[in-house]
Amino acid sequence: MADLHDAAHQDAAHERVREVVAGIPAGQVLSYGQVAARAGLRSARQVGRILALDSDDLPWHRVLRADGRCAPHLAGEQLARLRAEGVTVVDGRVRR
DNA sequence: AAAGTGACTAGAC
DNA sequence: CGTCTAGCCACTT
Repeated sequence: MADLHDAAHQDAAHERVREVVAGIPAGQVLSYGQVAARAGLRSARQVGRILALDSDDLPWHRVLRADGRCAPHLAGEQLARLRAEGVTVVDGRVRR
């Protein structure tokens, strides 16, 4: 039965990242690298990739770059959502 | 198999 | 502050 689930379930890493992102409280943000560390991954790029594929039910807007900036193509939506949660955004950058 | 790509990061200047 | 470089890793061409 393992082989059937294997493809559908993707990787354990994938699932851990989902858990970590789902656990970020409203009004708080984490960098891709922080999520990676919490999920036991080696590279921040993997987090971005996973979110790009499967962010549908997650608060993906709480994950941004290490410098407090968000990914270029997401900036508009992401910043709007963060501001709606009470996050301080100054000149397109999140204040922690 | 080799090169290109991207929701990244840290360091150098 | 800013830009550039190199390192990173899974995926695509």
